[in-house]
Formats: sequence, C-alpha cells, structure tokens
Amino acid sequence: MEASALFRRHGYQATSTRQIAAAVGIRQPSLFHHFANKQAILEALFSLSLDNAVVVAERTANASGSAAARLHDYLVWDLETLLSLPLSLSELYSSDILRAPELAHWAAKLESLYLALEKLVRQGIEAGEFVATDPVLIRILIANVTIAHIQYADERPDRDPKKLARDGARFVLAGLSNMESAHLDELISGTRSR
Amino acid sequence: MEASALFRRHGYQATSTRQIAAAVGIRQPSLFHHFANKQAILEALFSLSLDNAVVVAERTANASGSAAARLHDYLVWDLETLLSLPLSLSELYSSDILRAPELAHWAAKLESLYLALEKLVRQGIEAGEFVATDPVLIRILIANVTIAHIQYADERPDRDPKKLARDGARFVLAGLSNMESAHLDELISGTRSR
DNA sequence: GTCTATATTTGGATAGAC
DNA sequence: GTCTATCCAAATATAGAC
Repeated sequence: MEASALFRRHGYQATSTRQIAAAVGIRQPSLFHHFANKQAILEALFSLSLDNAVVVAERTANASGSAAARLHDYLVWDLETLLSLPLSLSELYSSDILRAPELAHWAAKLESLYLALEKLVRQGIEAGEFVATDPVLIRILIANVTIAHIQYADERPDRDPKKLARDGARFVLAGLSNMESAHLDELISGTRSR
Repeated sequence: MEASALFRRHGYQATSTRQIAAAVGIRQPSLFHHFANKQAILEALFSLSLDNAVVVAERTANASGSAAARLHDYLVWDLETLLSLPLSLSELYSSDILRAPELAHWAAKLESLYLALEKLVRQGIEAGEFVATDPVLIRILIANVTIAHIQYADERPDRDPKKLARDGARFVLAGLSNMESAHLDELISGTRSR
C-alpha cells in the first residue's frame, strides 16, 4: 500500500527503497527480507490489480447478449474493485514501466485484458450499439477514464465507490453509445447478475 | 522534443541527461550549455503546452453563450493544438512532478486552467446542460480524456489531428450532457469562430 | 558549441550482528 | 525480522581545454 502511494506520486523509478522503508517504519535493508528486490514490490501490485481483471474481462467478452450491457457491467465491476482496493495504481498503468523486458509477463497479461476489451467494443460496433470509432482509441479512453476515477477517489476518499463506479461506467457508455439517453438509462438501470 | 518523448516513456526523474544528450547526438555535459539544468528542460515543455491554454480557457469561461458549446470549442482547440505539437506530454500531466516546490509556478498555472474549466462546467450544470456531477471529477475526466488522445496519437501518428480533436470533444460532451444526441449533434456541428 | 575528466550525491543491494 | 556498515553503479553538474 505505501509503495503504491509513493509510486503514484513520484513514479516507480523515482521512488527509492529508502522512501518505501521509511513509509512503513523500517530501515531500507530490512525491505529485502520481505521482497527479493525493488521490482518484486511492483510485481505484487500488478498481480493484485490485474489477475482477476483479465479473467473477468475475457469472460465478459466471450459471453452473449448486448455488448453495451456487458461493457457496462464490466466497467462497474472493475471500477468498484479498483476503488475499493487500498492501492494507488494510476501511475503504474499510465507510465511505460511495462515496456521493461523484465516485466514482459505483466505486459502480456495487460495486453490480454486490452484484447478482450477491444473484442467487446468491436461486437458493440458491429451490432450498431456503439459509434464506429477505432476500438484501440476506445480501449485507451476506457483505461484513462478508469485512471481518472482512481485519481478522483485519491483526492476525495469520502466518496462512495459504488456510486462512483456506476457514474464512471455511465460516462463511458454515453460517449460510446449510438442510442438515445432514455434507452441508455433503461439498459443501465437493470440489475444484472455477475 | 526528444526530451519529451523520453519523459513520456520513462518519466521525468527516470530519464537521465545522458539519454537526452544521446537522443540529440551530443555528450551529456554539452546539454548544460543550452539549459541551466535538467529542470529547465522540463519547464520549457510546460511553457509550450500551458501558456496559451490558460489564456484560452479563461477567456472561454468568461465568455457568454451555451456552456456546452463553449466547452466543446475549447476542447477542440486544446486537442488540436496538443496533437499538432511535436511533443509527448502525457507523462508530464499524469505524474505528480508538479508537486515539487521548485515547480510551484507551473502548478499554479495549471491550477488556473483547472479553475477556469470547473467554472465553465459549473455554468453548464446550472443551466441544466450538463448532468449534476462534481465539477472536480469532470475536470479530472477532461484531463484524462485529453491524455488518452495524446497517447493514441503517439501510437497512430497517421491519424488526422483535426478529426481526432472533434471526436474527443464529442466524447466528453456526450458523457457530460443532459440532452439527447440529436440536439448535441446540432450544437456541435455548427461552425463557430474562435 | 562540444569535448574529456571528474567532483559529488544518491540509489539498489549485500554482509553479518543481534 | 530488523539493524548498522558498506559496496558499487549511476546520475547531475562543474572545470577547463579546444
């Protein structure tokens, strides 16, 4: 948790192991009793934030039914999960740390998540539910709107994560959607299973 | 330009002056003939990307007429400008470099831009044009949607900046807007002066 | 305007005591 | 599991020649 907060504020590379150690009240070398090296701390954060998301995104992309409804459900779940985690992850995903060869495993995992989202978006475009925009741009937009909500939750920890998650999902769907807002409301308001 | 590309990929702190020098084909100490120190390079980038934007945002917030139309015009101008700049600025604004006390001047400038945008959003909410969401969240969303488009343009340099700018502005307006999409289209399609 | 050489600081990681 | 002491590499910046 402390490392993620420091990574978010200063970036991974610019955060020293001395800072992380100080944040948890121990000396710098003591960190290496718990983590093999600095990178292992980073990988633990990727694991916590990514392992489940990939599974859920792929299941969502391979399910049937309205793509808009499925994307909405995924976004609500993802935002709710991320906003409830006691971690500050925005920097990890907006920087290019994942281009480092040592982190190829996590880059591949994130790529799987992206592919699942692009597949889902493509289904929505083909069904006429979404405006015909490059799915790559939409995927980047989704990632950044997610980051925006994490940043907002960092600034305003008093906000309700569930409401924020619903509002965030609605913002994305409204921007992508071809339909009138009345129809969109109807689609979104229904309680669906997960 | 080279420094901005390196900052985007690795972050400001993690980019060494050696890397910047190598990118422009000189040795590391030669850099200091052109810039007093590493920070001066960063400040030049903030100046290029921020000086005009603050002026335009404040003028827009203090103008009259539909807030939705004014926000749309501002977004198109801002995106078009940023996407046409031969710079990669996303990292500068998504990281927390600006919290450093030495950069307080630029943090204040960005804060002015944010305040102008929040003012404009507040006008739109009061006029019933926008959904009633915290203007702070909307401001963060706008910043991140902007970053998303810069990231996309980095990945796909062949895309038309003007079309991207229009699409980006439309995405934001659709997400904020209370009105039906037909009405929104009408609002957006009009050619307005700047 | 660029170079080589170098001063100085800071960072990640290890050794070994308690 | 934490500590002190320390090694070694890398980074910013300066000095001074060409």
